[in-house]
Amino acid sequence: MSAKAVAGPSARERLLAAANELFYAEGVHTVGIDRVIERAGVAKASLYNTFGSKDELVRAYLEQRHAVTAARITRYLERYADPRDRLLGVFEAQGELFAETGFRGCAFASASAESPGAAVSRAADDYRGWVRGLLTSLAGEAGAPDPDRLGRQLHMLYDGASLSARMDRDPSASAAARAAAAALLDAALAAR
Amino acid sequence: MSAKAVAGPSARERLLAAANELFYAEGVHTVGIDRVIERAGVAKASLYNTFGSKDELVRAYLEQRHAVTAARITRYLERYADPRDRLLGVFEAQGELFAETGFRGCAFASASAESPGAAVSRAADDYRGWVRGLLTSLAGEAGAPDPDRLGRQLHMLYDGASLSARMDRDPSASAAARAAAAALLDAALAAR
DNA sequence: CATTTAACAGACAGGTCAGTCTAGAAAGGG
DNA sequence: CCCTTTCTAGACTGACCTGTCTGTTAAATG
Repeated sequence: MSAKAVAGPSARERLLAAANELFYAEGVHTVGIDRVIERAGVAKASLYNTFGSKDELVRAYLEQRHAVTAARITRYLERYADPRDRLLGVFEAQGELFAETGFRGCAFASASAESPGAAVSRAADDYRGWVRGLLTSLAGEAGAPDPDRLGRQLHMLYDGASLSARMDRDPSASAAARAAAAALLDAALAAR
Repeated sequence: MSAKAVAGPSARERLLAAANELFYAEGVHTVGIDRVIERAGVAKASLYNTFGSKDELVRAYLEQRHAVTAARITRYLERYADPRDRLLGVFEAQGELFAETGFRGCAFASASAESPGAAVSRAADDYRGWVRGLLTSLAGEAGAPDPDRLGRQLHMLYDGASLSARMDRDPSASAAARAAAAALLDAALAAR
């Protein structure tokens, strides 16, 4: 046990890394268990001892993705102090994600379209709740009179930009979304 | 041949109807050929004589969906003459779709997440091009100084509303998107 | 050194899928 | 009355999938 910590990544970590690469690149339904364990260099029995089922592995993959994405956006926003900059910074952080090689859209939207089970739905709801909460609180800090309303609209822009980046193969969608977000914020502030 | 016209829907029509119901409700990857022919009341050989492969059936399903959706939105917009009303009417028409029982999000976004093949991509590109063109031309007619830019932003709202209606199970997303679209249009007109 | 634990490789079962093929039924035309 | 065409029913192949099970190996512990 203690040796595992110094002997490199554990089986669980290798499985999650392999699942992340394969599931995100090719889809949770397309990629079979055999490909995951082959890339992880792990026996099939180890996967089932660790996660119990493919559904649970998918859930763990999405949860990890949620944590990594949230940490990344939070970290990006640290560079700004002004509430308005922080709100618009969400779309800049999105642009960084879009520009990465291997970007394939929102993992939660894709996974829920591929295999709409309870496990995936719960993970997706968690992620979407976090994004919505972030945008709503930023809208409030920026002075919007109805933060829930603006947060919801910004969330739509956020999702729409992600979809456009994937389906139109256009990473600059985040810049257009950022401009639209600025216009929506200004309109909300003017109506105050 | 002539008898078929009076003897009810053809095998092709029944297959397309069954494909539309099953593929949209459960996903193109989840639903197998056997379920489609069973619902259509058609032999498997007839399907392969008519469409050649499942991929081609999926393509035909998406093309039909494109035509039906486009006709429906176009028809909805006929009630308005004012360019601004027509632009916002797109989101009202979307709201009608969201409110239907069995609404499950954008068929093209789901299909392309499920099976990202060339046939699906082409059908999705066609559909997205149509939506983008509609919103852009309506933005121009409404007086926006940069119709391409506004059309693109409205397209993101359109996609984001559809995603929210599906994943958040919230049909009222179209109303929020309509309000955001109005704000974006007003901002564009004010900057003129 | 002995024992226990965990990971390994891989065969296997049970099911589903796309697509092909055979054979029979129905129906219109000469 | 036969013939051609088209449809139907369904068996079948080969591939792939998830999940289980059987051994084997390696390492850590007492």
